[in-house]
Amino acid sequence: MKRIILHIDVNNAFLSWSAILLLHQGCNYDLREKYAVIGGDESKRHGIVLAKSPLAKKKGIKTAETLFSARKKCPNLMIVPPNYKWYQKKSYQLFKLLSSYTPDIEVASIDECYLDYTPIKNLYGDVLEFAKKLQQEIYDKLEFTVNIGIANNKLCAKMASDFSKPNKIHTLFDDEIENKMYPLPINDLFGIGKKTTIKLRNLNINTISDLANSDPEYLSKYFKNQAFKMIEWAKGIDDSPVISENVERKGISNSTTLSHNLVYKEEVYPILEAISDNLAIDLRSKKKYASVIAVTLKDKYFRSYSHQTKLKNATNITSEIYDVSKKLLDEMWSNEPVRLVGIRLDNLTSTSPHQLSLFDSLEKHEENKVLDETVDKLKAKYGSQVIKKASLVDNKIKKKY
DNA sequence: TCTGGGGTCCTAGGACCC
DNA sequence: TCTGGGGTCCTAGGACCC
Repeated sequence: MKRIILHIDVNNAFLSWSAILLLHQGCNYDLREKYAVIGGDESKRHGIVLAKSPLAKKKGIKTAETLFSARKKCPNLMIVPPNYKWYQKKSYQLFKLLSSYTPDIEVASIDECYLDYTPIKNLYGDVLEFAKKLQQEIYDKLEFTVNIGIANNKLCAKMASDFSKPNKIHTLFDDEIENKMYPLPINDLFGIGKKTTIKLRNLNINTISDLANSDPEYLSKYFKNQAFKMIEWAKGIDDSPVISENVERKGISNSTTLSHNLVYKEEVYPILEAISDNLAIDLRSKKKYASVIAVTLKDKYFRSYSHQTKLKNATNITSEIYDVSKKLLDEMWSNEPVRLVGIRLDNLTSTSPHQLSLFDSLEKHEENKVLDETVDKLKAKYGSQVIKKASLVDNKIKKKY
């Protein structure tokens, strides 16, 4: 039996949500009707487009391009800073509303999710009618529009919700794939990014149809195992299930682009410490432990470097994470100025099998644990500024060059 | 004042073991 | 003196997504 899957995607999420907040605050215009983008702070080198209005899109402005370049395309562009707390709130409201219809919802990101309609279609009837009602209800109650894609699997639902925007509903059932999906350019296919597009075009594979009809053996010469998957995607084949339960995070990370490049590794230490603390607090709040720690740097040419190590004992203690990060940094330090510093924690587990042989280090471990618990309690009591910690540290570092 | 931040998955190569 | 090969774990880096 064929499944029926919906993909629900908020139109211009950050921009719509900021527009709503502004209206609530008494603003006399709707950001969605202006030449406007949500963008980061350029003085902190966070200056990229996070979301754009339809008019800004018409000017050729793209998500993730620099504000510098966006402004060139549209000199009167309004640039509004993001408000992540508000976005979290709107996101939560959306998923809560959807949950009133079914628990079979997979949250894919802050502004999109999949909904398995198969088990509830006898309850709510024709899926297209259901989608229309849902779209209207979201607008009435939450004040923003969504696109809905309807298909027999997640991949096609996702492709369908992307067809034309905003406030649209599209279907891409199995028997529509050849008509609706095959003619699209190869870079429209989910999973095919910039690099792969270039390689495929070089092989004269330009449309999804071209890819769907290519010879797997031939293609695997260029893309290895990835080739077989790409061809399946192009054919609109996908049997991955809608996973509703809160999937366990595989890892967590925190990174910050510095307001100016750092030249000495001693300047990087306090940033690493702040990031370690952010991450450790996050781990502890989730009652998790990490056993892989990775430090990432980005240089002035935007090249990334990383070093990682696996711990004998998983940890969520700030000082332990910091000590390891510091070692990794020392190890990879090459006297090149860095623009970004980040830490990623992987192999998360729910238990820490602490089997230390030396009593003194075990004592040290217990000491640190007590220290962290105390700090956590204080922060819970007095409110925390932890999110901004790394950038606060960054701001304190005086510009030297 | 040109280029964020948080994720997932994959691959290649080296180490190590049997 | 020639010097296997499979399996698994680990690390570094790349591609992609929102």
